[in-house]
Amino acid sequence: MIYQVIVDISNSEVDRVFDYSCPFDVEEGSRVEVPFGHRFLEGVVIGTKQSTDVKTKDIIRKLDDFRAVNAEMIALCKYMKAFANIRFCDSLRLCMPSKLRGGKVKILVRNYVTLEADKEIARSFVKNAPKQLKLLEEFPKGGEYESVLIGTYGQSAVKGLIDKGILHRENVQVRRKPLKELDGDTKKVVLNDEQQNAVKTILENEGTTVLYGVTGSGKTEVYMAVIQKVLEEGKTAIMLVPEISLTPQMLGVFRGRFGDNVGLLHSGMSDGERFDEWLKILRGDAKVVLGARSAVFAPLENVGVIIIDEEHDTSYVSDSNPRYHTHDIAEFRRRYNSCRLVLGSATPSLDTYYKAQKGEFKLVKMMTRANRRAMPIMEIVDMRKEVRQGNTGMFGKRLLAELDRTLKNGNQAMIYINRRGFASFLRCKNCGYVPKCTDCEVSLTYHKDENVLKCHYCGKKFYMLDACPECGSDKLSFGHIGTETVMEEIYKIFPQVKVLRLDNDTTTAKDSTAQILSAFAKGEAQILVGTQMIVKGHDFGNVTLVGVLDADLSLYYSDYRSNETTFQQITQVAGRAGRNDKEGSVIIQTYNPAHYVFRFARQYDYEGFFEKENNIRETTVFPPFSKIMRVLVKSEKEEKALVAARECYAALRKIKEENVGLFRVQAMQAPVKRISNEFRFQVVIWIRTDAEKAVTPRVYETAEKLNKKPVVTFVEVNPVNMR
DNA sequence: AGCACGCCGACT
DNA sequence: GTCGGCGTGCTC
Repeated sequence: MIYQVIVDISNSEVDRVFDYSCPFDVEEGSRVEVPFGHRFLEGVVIGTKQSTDVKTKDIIRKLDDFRAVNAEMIALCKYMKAFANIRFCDSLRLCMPSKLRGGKVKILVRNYVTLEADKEIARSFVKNAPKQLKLLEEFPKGGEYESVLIGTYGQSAVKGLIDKGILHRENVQVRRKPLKELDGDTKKVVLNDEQQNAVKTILENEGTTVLYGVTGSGKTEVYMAVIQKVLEEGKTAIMLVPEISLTPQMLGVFRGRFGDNVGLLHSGMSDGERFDEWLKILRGDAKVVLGARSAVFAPLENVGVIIIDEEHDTSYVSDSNPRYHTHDIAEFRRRYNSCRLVLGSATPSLDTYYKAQKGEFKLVKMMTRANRRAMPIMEIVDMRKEVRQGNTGMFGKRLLAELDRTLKNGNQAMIYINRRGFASFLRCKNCGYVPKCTDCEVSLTYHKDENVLKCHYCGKKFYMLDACPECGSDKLSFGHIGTETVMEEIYKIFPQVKVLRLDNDTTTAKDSTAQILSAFAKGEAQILVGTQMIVKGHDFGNVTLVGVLDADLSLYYSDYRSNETTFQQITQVAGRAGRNDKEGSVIIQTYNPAHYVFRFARQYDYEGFFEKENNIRETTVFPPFSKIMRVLVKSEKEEKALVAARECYAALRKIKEENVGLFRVQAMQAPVKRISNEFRFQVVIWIRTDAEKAVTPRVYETAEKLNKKPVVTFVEVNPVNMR
């Protein structure tokens, strides 16, 4: 038998099958140690065959007593290689806990002690040994870890009883259970008609279902009912949530409903816990997996449903290598298992909703909030007027008045600062004008070194403005503010109030996010100031006011999805106001109040927004009406990178001329042209969606050919946050 | 990824 | 003469 092995080296040169012989049997999917060149490596057997043309070496040994990767995962890795150009080695790494490699994590084994003999009889054997007698009297039912007994009764007492054969000691596996205190919450909710309909639709659709449910419509209850049913069918379930909303409450609810059947996979766990949870899932001891993005690779067999909650969330697209889209992996597993896939959101991504409208996905709606309460009233405040009236501060009059009222009533407020990345766009403070690319309808980015405005998609350059072309004002700004400045401003106006802030800078430590949020939930502060991070997660019953500063800021992010993400953020943050029985209000401050994003968001009109935005994408031919790919070419040697980028451009240009569906090619310096001493260029291409399957591999191939020596290339699909 | 191999310049 | 720089190629 010849074994086909992928070695654990992430390099495109060796990312292929190597044939090995072996004197003993090895199962496909096992991790093994193999001789490779002049050294020994870890690898995974991904297949077998009868013979080979090359002269083989023997596999040294099996590394684990379990099969680390199942047949589905091997198929998935092949798919990812073909369709997303992800190396076998890298996708295999995604399928197992990282510390498994190199044997850095092991099954935890401890000595467990049980009482073998009858207590009465045992007592007669213990004389003149008060410690041993005491131990015997107090011995817990079932048993106890040896280390615990030694801790209270001493080494000799325990040893003495074991030697007499009264106590029995054996090795047992200990499972490191994450957040083990969170088990309760078994309350079951009666589903309303909409929810029941959603459950029924999802279960009956052997395909992908989009669950569009307004905030507070009770999507989680629907998920739970679906999972319950799937378990009754004898199948398993994967529940994915954005990293940030994987709160202890969520886990508590799941454990409450599904008990020890729940496996948890997310980044906040220790290596040991993660390994144990993974192994529990692999061995079939957990039928429900709850986790963030990476949990889509959970080693479950016989999957009955995959649920992606808040499916529009950007955390489902990995932004570092290997770059994969969780939706694609979930879709693969749906097909492989012929099971259901649920994409749930109050603001589905354009891509998802478009597919639902076309009939590719099934659509279910839940339009009423479970508590029958209307969404809070949203007010749009025109900050240009404030500027003209001489108020150049960050708070408008309306927001200040509402803050005052909220604090006087003893309620809480949240101030959301819209700040994404390093916003270096230009905006007229007088009329709100922001310059955009004439070809792409994407906001231009200011580049200080050249003193020009640039489009990150097509590379076109525009003269820097010194006055607004719309109104002639010279009050142009690159405005962006941080949580700290906002806090200071609040203290100036309300010196007696306690304010907490939450952003990426304050939350370096792991659970300090949770700490700040729970402090706010307990009412230790009246105002919470924060960025993205306050949008999701906790429910705060006392929050009656949500203020959004610079709401239009994210519209100018140089990204074709900026309108969509702005709408999603506003809708979500608005849903934070007035959760329980208290009426809430939302104040949105913007320099661009007439923008349709605000018009639709204020009415909570997702479908209206979808129609409008979808039309724009259609006319500008951006996704979902095309697929954008970006080839990044970088090198420490500027000349080499430039040559490679030119070659890449020429090759892609040629494909364009073939008229096979690649209809636009743009080459340029990357928006950030030098990062850590590497010069960067990029080629951005647009592909017709119907030609995607044919053209995509050719783009990867083109990029891969240029990926050698001092030049590194990589490809991104529908890039966001281009740098 | 590593590391051997091999072909040129600078030097004890 | 030879030490060592790094470009090139190979690993079942």
